[in-house]
Amino acid sequence: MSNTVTRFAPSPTGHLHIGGARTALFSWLLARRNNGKFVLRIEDTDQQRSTQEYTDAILDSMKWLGIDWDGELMYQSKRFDLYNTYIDQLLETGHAYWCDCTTEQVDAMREKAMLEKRKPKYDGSCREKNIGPGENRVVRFKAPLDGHTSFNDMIKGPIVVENTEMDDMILRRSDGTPTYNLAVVVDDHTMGVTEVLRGDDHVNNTPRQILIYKALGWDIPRFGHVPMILGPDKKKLSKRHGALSVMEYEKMGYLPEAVVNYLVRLGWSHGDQEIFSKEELIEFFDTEHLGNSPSVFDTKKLDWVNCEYIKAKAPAELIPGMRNFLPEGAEASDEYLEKIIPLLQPRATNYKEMADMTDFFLVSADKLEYDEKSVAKVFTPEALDHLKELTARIEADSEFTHDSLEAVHTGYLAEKELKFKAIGQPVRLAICGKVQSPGGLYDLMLVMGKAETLARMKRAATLA
RNA sequence: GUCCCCAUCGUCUAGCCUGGCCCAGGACACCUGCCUUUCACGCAGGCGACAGGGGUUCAAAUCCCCUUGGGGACGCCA
Repeated sequence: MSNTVTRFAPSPTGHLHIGGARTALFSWLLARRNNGKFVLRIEDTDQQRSTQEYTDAILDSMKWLGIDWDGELMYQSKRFDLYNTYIDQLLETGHAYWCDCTTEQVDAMREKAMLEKRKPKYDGSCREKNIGPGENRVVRFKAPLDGHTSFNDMIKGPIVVENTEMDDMILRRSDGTPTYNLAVVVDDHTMGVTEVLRGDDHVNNTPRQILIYKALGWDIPRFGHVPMILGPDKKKLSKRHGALSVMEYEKMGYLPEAVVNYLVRLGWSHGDQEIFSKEELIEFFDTEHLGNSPSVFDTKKLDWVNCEYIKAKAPAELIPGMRNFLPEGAEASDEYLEKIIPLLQPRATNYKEMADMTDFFLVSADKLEYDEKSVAKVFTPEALDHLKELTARIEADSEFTHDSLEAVHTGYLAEKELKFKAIGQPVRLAICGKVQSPGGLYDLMLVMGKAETLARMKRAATLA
């Protein structure tokens, strides 16, 4: 076990979205790759917006993706005492001060700054007031007024920010609760986090947090900021672009491995390789090959990756996933599904499609629905004659194998001097109820079995 | 507005750090053909990019500068 410790720190104010899932994946991979620890922390200091339901949903999504974490799940809401200890320490060492400015006053300062074409900041008017605690007062960090703060981003390289760009951020709200920046620093330090991998939207927070680390006299971890995921219009991915949460992809019938593969490959590369097993991901992952520009989420490619996984799986492995999408009360034994699935694998994009393509297999001959238009068009008198004759010959075929069925059909065709076209559609329609279905004719028959095949063909003959 | 970040095919990307092997490679998508009993799979091929402009250099996708474009952040949210 190395000393690498990474973390993922979602705030339970919504479902786990694909952007968050990807950063979680990167952090997890970095830890696993280095034989280190990956810890999970729930950032619920905003007690108004955080809910246990979302925490549970996030955890479910993590588990679905196969991202496991080490040690106890941590809740920031249970550590307020700890945060307050350090805020007090900052107060005592002169790195923080009490402030009684009202929200209105601060807003006015910001507006004024904007008008003067400066960055909107708190102007530090309470810095030297030396007021103590009191009703409606907050604790602010006393940021340095000169110099600069820099760090070497694992993804973006060196980043330097002038200290004058940062204002005196609030550490403790007037209701006594700690704010994000303070809590994050205390947590990452006390949890022994060595590399912080997080979303790009936190780059601006990093110098502020570094300032807190320094004020507390703590070692500073390495930081890496993962670029955003964009929608097709190159805007930050949002609900109007469609599915956002990991859960939705589960509901659409994607395989978790495929989602993981696609997400990791979005923004990270290992030469030309596209498909990675979990083991390969862990073996190859590195921060050097994380891209530093935002990437557009491409559903088409996700679909392709998902197809690759479906094709690569043993049929039996797909049964449980597919069952979730089978209609209520559908009767299908594992044995039957295992025979059907190979026909679906080269054709289906996801579990849902697999289930949809299976419909005609799961009803008995007398309940099979026939597509009316196709019946009218395909079941001509000649076609029905062929069907009846074929039915008799199949019935007489004691072998009922792919080869024997082929012999039956081609033999009949040769006798009558017909092309396959003459029987292709009629037979398919007879046994599937539609002219388009997955699988070759003989494969279809073999999957259904002789009795069912004959029953369907006989019923079809009575239709027109 | 201010600050930070980013910029290779439509999209994901390799290459960039350690210039020449790159008139730029792979994948998705798209198009064409082959295979074929539907639909697919598969196979073969095609289309298609170094944002623009200056430098540095014998040589630049690779290094430097500017412009343009895009994104993010500026909260008693995280």
